[in-house]
Amino acid sequence: MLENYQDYIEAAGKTRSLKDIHALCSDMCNHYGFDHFVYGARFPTSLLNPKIVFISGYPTQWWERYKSENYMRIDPLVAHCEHNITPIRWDCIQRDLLESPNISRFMSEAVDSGLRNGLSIPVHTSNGEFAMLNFSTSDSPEKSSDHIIQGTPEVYLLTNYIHEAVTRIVDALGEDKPLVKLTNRERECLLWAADGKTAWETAQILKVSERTIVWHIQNAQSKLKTVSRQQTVARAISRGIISPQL
Amino acid sequence: MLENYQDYIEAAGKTRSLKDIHALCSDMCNHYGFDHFVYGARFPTSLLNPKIVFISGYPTQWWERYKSENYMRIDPLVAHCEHNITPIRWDCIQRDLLESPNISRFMSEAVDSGLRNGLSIPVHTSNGEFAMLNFSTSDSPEKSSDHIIQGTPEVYLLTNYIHEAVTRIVDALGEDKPLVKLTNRERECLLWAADGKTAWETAQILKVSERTIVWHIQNAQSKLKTVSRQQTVARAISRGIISPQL
DNA sequence: CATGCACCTGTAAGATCTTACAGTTACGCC
DNA sequence: GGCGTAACTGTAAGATCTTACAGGTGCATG
Repeated sequence: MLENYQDYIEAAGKTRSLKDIHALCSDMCNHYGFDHFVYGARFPTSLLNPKIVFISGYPTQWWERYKSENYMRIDPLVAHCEHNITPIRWDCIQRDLLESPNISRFMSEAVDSGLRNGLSIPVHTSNGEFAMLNFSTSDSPEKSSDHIIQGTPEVYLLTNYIHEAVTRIVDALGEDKPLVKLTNRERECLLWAADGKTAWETAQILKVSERTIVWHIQNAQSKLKTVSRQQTVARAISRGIISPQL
Repeated sequence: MLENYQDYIEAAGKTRSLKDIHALCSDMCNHYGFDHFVYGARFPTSLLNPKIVFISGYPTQWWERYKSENYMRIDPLVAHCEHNITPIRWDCIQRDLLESPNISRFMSEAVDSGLRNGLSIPVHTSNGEFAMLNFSTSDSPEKSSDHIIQGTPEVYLLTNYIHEAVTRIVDALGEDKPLVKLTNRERECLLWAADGKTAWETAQILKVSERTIVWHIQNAQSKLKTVSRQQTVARAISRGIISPQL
């Protein structure tokens, strides 16, 4: 077991496979006094079919049930993490959410599987990736809260390093498909298009012919494998290829 | 000065103005052994004219110079934070960056203004907001590094709570312009459009007439105050109104 | 100096989007 | 029952995008 949080950061930098990540999370789990963990990430390869990666250190039975029942869609922790940047301790979930029969059933099933309390940590990146890391304990909230509170800052920071490592590994794995690289002009044209300019207007702005604008956008389109300008703009934004100007 | 990180979280939740945030950051600055701070946030109201908010606790002279020279565009800390999720200690900046004459001039000017070392922390949210919080010290890297390392986890966590508070405050201030709310159908149509479907194709998918799809997207367009479908899709994505499906 | 790359330009037919016109149905709420 | 809202539908002219054709310039790199 590693000593302090810097050791974990260093270890995260050295991971080379998702298996390494699993081992690292298990280690963290022990170090910070949790029983189980599960990590999930969503990469915005496309809006409708994003790439999903899970690394589970949950009890197999519960995790299988979670997946097969699609509990992701009702899990209040997922809902929190999807729209927030702050961590959430499980015993802090809004009471009103628990009044929904679906959700309270889900939560009591989790308790039955030995997940009584825990900590969920969201990650959001500049290029639209979303990830969350959950740590759970079988201790009661009364018994575990203080302990969780104490470890939260380090666990929160480390979660971000872990996601960074996962991104690096996933990118390396998927190097069969070369990563898309747009030229300056292509990005520039897309930026204006995303701002509502027609090809003719963008041509005036950049002082070139309309045909050239069309040509650049088409190149971007074929690089991004999209079929319309709308999808091209959408994909460029959701992958962080074009983003707000400073 | 507050005692521990939870007090700061609680205090962040109680802030009601940017002035409160300034006071809170100043307090944190002392508590974690820094001299100055500056916070900046970019809200994706539009790609080309995003809303920018600064809260400066930097020496006035340096901050004025920073703004008037547009140092934001060359600041390697900004560059790091824009594309990363992990904090960065100033003495850890890549050597090769410092070989650029612009950047090394910038860094030495900062040192002359009493900013010798520091910590920069990025924030990225699910709806495309970007923020960063810098803390600086006039101590040399040798003298300050250990101290910074020790405080990083808490400062990192608190930065996210501070950004959350700023968002809340900014939203409340700008309540003159009502927030945009799309209907389910409108989001659904935009999602398919962003996935490259034409109005006719989306009509087949949703089993309604093509005219209805056009109508929904037009409504979304007028709500978002956009002038083309490309811009509508762009704005919906960059504001997080439509996002990848779980 | 050949090769690749970024950048640039023109024409034209057909598909798609944009905007204008003018409506109907269903539902919840006061 | 009146009111607001979401959802739905049709036609048509003109603007814009998409795709196909066929080309030229300048610069860096090996």
